[in-house]
Amino acid sequence: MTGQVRTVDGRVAGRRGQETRQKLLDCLREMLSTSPYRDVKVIDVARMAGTSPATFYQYFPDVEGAVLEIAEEMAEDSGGLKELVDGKSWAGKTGLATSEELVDGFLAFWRKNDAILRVVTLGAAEGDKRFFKIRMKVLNSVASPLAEAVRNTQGKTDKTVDGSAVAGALVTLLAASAEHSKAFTSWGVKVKDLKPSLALQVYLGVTGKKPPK
Amino acid sequence: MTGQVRTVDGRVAGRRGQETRQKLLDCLREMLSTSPYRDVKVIDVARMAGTSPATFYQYFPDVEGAVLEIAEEMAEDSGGLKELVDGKSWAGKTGLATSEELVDGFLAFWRKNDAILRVVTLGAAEGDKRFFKIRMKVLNSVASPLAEAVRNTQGKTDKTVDGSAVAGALVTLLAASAEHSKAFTSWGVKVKDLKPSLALQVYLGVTGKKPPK
DNA sequence: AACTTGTCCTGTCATGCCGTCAGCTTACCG
DNA sequence: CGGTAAGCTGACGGCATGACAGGACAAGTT
Repeated sequence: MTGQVRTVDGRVAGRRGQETRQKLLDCLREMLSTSPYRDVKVIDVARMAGTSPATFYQYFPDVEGAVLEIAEEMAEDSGGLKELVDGKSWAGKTGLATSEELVDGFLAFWRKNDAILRVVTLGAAEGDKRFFKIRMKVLNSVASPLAEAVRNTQGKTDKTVDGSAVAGALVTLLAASAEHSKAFTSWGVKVKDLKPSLALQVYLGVTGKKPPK
Repeated sequence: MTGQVRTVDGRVAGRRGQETRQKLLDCLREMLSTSPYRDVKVIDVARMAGTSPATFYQYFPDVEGAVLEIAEEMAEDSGGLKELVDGKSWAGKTGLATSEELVDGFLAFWRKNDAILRVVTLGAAEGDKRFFKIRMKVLNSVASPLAEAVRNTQGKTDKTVDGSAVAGALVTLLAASAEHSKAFTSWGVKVKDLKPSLALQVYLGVTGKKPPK
């Protein structure tokens, strides 16, 4: 699927080269989670990787290029989120459990990748198509099966409900909540209480009914 | 209320100085809406304002400092959002209208200030307390009265509903939807359809009931 | 072992932005 | 008209960027 890893000037990277490249990516990831995106400099990444800036530019056109690489890796990884929805039941108490697991899994994924997702979100908001596409891939891994679930659950009874719109809103809410969980804390809502609250929203959105007690 | 405007080295700015300062802020605002935050350089802002970089550093410690200034200005302006909720009725059809006006007003505010809000959102997500505070001020201008509305409407019938949590989730959803309206487009949801969908969510959240037909 | 080939890394350099300072110009006031 | 403070900029050291050529290295060939 993916072609050979290549340097900026067209050479094919060998074993050692790929190691260096990977080390640079790892260090960049680390930098992103410790300092503001705006302040991440090539020279710092190179220093941390024990190499020189020139080496960095052999493998990536610039910081943004390397970030895209990390982001694409993460987007691949997000495919696993599908399993949180696919083939799950939304009936009764099982449905509520499905909803809770979805919220849990999604928040965990976001927390695990929060640094890179922050940059992806910014890039998407700024109108960069490459970042936008990556963000959509992550969101769609949940939104697509969720829209399907909405259609299956409510589509027959209420034709006015747009599955895509509902699923989109829910996923948007989940992403924003994950990114800004601190805001909820400042509203006096503990992270522990946030999860069931979101799970309830998801259940309501998908089924259109109040959950069973 | 606000003390005199001062330069970085402590002088008080006079009429002419304030004009220059304002011009720099305006140009920075313009830059933010046309190029990625990461690429906004002091020298470009200065050039656009027809002045020199040294002048910029007379009025602001760095780009971030100037951005904070713009953001604070916008946060002041956000106080007007309160009127979208304060003293409004949530009963029956009037409630649905209130909800629609709220969504409309909020999205309009976000769209109007999208460039600066993008940066504020990033800063807040990165853990910068100053940006976080500004973001909370904007969100709270709607979230606070909305939480109050939830308590008034549902608090008596259902003690388990946490007004702050519901209002927080709704405002978070609105903010994220405004920031990423393009995502909805890509899900096949037109901006026109997005608004009523969000309005419905808000109505449901506040009243806990399905809207009247 | 000497040679060849292609990968990998870095020293170096021109360029450009950052952030500071001394010093010049302008405006205001008595 | 002289004093004072505001306002602005040229110039500079420092650092990041991005390109290149060339040296180090590994692996295979003769």
